[in-house]
Amino acid sequence: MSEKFYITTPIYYPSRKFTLGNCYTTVICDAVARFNKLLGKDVFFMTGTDEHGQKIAQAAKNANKTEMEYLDEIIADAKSLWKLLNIDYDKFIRTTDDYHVKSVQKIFRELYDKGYIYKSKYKGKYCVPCESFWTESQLVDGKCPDCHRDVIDQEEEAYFFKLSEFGDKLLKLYKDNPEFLKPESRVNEMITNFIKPGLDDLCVTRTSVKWGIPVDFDPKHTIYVWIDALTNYITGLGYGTEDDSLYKNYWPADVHVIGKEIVRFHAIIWPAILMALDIPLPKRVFGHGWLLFGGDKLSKSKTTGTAECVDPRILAPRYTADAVRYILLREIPFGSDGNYTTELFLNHINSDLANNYGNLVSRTFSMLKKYRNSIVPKFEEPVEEIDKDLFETITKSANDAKKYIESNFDVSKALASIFDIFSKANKYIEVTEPYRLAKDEAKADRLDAVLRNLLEAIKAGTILLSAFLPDCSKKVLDALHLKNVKFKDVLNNDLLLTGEMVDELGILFPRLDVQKELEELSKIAEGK
RNA sequence: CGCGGGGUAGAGCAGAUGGCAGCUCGUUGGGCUCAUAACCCAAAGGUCGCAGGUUCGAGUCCUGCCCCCGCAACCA
Repeated sequence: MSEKFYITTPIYYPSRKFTLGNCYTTVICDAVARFNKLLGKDVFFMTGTDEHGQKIAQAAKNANKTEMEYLDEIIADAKSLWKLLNIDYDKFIRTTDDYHVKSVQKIFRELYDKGYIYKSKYKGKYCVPCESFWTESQLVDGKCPDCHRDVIDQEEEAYFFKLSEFGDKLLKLYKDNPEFLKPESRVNEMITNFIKPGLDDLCVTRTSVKWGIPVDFDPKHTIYVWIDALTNYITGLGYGTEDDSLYKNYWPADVHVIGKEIVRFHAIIWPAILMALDIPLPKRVFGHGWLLFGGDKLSKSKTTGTAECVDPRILAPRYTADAVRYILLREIPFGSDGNYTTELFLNHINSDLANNYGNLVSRTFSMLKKYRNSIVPKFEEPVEEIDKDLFETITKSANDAKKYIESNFDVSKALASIFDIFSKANKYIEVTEPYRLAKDEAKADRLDAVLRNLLEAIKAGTILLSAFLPDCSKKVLDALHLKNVKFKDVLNNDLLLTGEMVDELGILFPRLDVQKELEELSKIAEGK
């Protein structure tokens, strides 16, 4: 029985087409999921969409479509985007799925029966013409943000969840499980901002919102975001349905990966709901930073909006999915925000993917072909200092990458560790000078050893890389005739078959003319 | 005094417990030739937001101030 690993993205709100920001969270999850598969775990990776609420109804209306017509289109686009980026999810949940709807009603009922949900009055700012409630913070100059007319104080009947009862339990949760919420600075934020001042009960239904799941025993009430959306993490596994085998197998989740803006919901409301249901809590919640766009630099070369320029649907086909994944995974430091610019993206493709990794593979394969007819030389235990040094780097990098992923989901540092192998291998060539060894028959054995060691470095780094950049790593592993490799194979130097020919391998990442590409992308952004 | 994060080389960032200011990219010079003008080596480049203070010695501790960015309870 292998160890289970259940990881989730948030369910995204499809009130518009997905952006590079959505891709960021999803790609992190995909890489962490793939890395855990590499470690031999039984992984379940779920993503999906939160499809109810006022904004969806409005967006559909604006597009002159029914809600489902509108949603199906966006979700089709989302799924093709995930395919484009090689997102290998096991389950895509939509909150409009009928099993979810039924489970949510069941969960609502259970909470009501247990006394955690009660009926009361919701007070808020109400815009009569728009038939919408707004929060104070949503108001623009004290007026309705949609139609800019005056709002009035209004009450409506609503159901409330007794969130106020869970303050102490949540404090205990954070105290007993320091790993529960990462980065830990968020824990203080939760405590000082929300729990210490005292939690209020949470309004979980609305009568003014129609596009949503009705309370089955009181259908004029629509179940509002919290109980509908957050529960996806268990309903997606079949909780509350006839077949809940996935739920039994995978829950509790090993980690919910989310953006920092929804930490509160996942660290306070969601655990409270689970406690009320008497269900185990997720092991970890990881609130990552944001991908920031922009700044002056981008707008200097472009006067128009930057939306098109950062559209993954354009970038991925043009520069490969791996390149897009790379910039997302590498550039945003753990726990804080990272800046994205197109220039940065292109520069990273050149310096890291083309020059460092791609060129290493290219020059190694080229020498192997030229000097040894592409035949893999035999492996010998390293004797020389420089050889030992290379293998030490490989071992350290592999262990570091594992450590970074497992302790903090730090994909950025994990990738950096992996690239240490490639840097070291490039230096190794410089020091051992295989092209010089090739000119001296007497040094044939040494040349064999050097080439084999380089192949080992490439093999090791590429196996690790396969969790992050699945396409290019597959090309390289295929050329080496390696299949179904696991983390433990990284340090196995008997995996490559001595005497076998490796396949030809083209250029993995062509070097880009950054200026030219920036201009081209500007044209694409400005043109329709 | 609402809470929190941040201001360190041209850019993006590291710098627990105070002790000669580092990394990546870019720039400049040199080397190599297996390779995608790639690779390797070296150099230049910083009043570490501002002003005080503690100390033999402070990005690193204390005080005050300035600037940027999130959150601020039913918006996802």
